[in-house]
Amino acid sequence: MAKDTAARARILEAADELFAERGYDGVSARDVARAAGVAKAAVFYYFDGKDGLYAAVLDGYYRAHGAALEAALATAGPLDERLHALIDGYLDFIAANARYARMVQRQIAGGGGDLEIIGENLAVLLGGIEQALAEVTPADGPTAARHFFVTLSGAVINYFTYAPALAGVWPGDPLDAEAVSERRAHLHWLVDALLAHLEG
Amino acid sequence: MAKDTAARARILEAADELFAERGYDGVSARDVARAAGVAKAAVFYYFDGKDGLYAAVLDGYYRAHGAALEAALATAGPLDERLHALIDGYLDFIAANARYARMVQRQIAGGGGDLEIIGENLAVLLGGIEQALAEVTPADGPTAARHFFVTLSGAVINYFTYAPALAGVWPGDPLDAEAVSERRAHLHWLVDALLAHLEG
DNA sequence: GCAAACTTTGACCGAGCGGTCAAACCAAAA
DNA sequence: TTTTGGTTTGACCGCTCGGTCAAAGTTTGC
Repeated sequence: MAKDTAARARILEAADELFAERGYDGVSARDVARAAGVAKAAVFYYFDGKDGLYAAVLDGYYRAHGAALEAALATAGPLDERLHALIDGYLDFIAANARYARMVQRQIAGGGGDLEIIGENLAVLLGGIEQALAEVTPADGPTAARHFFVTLSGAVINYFTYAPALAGVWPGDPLDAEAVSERRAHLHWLVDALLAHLEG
Repeated sequence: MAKDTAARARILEAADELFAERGYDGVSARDVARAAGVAKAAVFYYFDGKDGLYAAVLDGYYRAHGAALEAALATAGPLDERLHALIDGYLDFIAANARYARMVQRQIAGGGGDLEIIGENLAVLLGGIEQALAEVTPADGPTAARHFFVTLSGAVINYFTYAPALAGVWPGDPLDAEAVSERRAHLHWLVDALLAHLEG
């Protein structure tokens, strides 16, 4: 069972692209095999069925996301800079992995069984924000850190998931570098506004 | 073609519940027929195939959402109150139509063709916020109204779509009345923080 | 050079899918 | 009573799905 042939990698890459584009149900094992240039049976040889293949793709993203987050959390400095770094880490990761936002959002909205792995992932992010905000927010109530977590992560990821639907009303392409940079500025402004109001 | 028999309504209700729970691909015409207590052919007699049925369910929600939004936009008074009313309208609507958040989020993340109807819907919401914020935000840049639209609507809807995944780390059920009320307070606090920073 | 282990394949399977259709059903008009 | 028009149904069609399997091809160790 030497599972690291080039074929396996090609299958995984093809599955990544197709699943991100059309979703779990929109892709058949035949589609993946065709895109990867192998026979359909090879998909089942290297992965534990279509489910296993999908899980492998998701796992790759969650791993990468976790690493990006860890790097962002390692930042030192004053609170606002640490929060900016956290936001930037998330934003850059999603911008660099355009498929990720759609995949994870679909996964969350889908509610399909695999909620635990998502829960773990969210828990890490939440832990990061809670740790960063501990000095300025109460443990409970409307300004508890967990509310800021939902608000801020939504502010980051929704920009990317809404982008295709916003194409008509947004000036220019919401996903080009300039627009993303403007979004980053908005998020930094947002963090500053929240911190100011927390202290005031 | 008297299309308003009770059978039609039962089919639509069953489809609503099933689609919200399992998504478009997770539901077959047979499932809907069984749940509605009719023969499968009746589904095709009353609706234009599975696509038409799904579109009819979505359309009902978008109509209801539009009405709720219009009511909220009719509020008069100072800016902060109008924004609170806008937030409350969205929040109450989603809380009262628990299935809606998941459906629309799935629809947006799915990217399946029907982006136009979503785009229209978002455009109305965006118009509402732009109109409300026109006096305090510039036409462009990181504090343009459209950025607040993405941020605020994400802050509202993501709370509900994340809820199932957050069950483990959230104290209590994020969807019970008390928790939703706390979320409402957070959103009002958020609006106040943004307005304060915009003026400061 | 040969055999053992790994890899790749095309043919095949049962099941479920969306959709169609002609026939049966049933109320009300004639 | 008969006819008529909307309603409801079960049987059926072609197709694609996820998954399996034995055989053929290919590498590797001796």
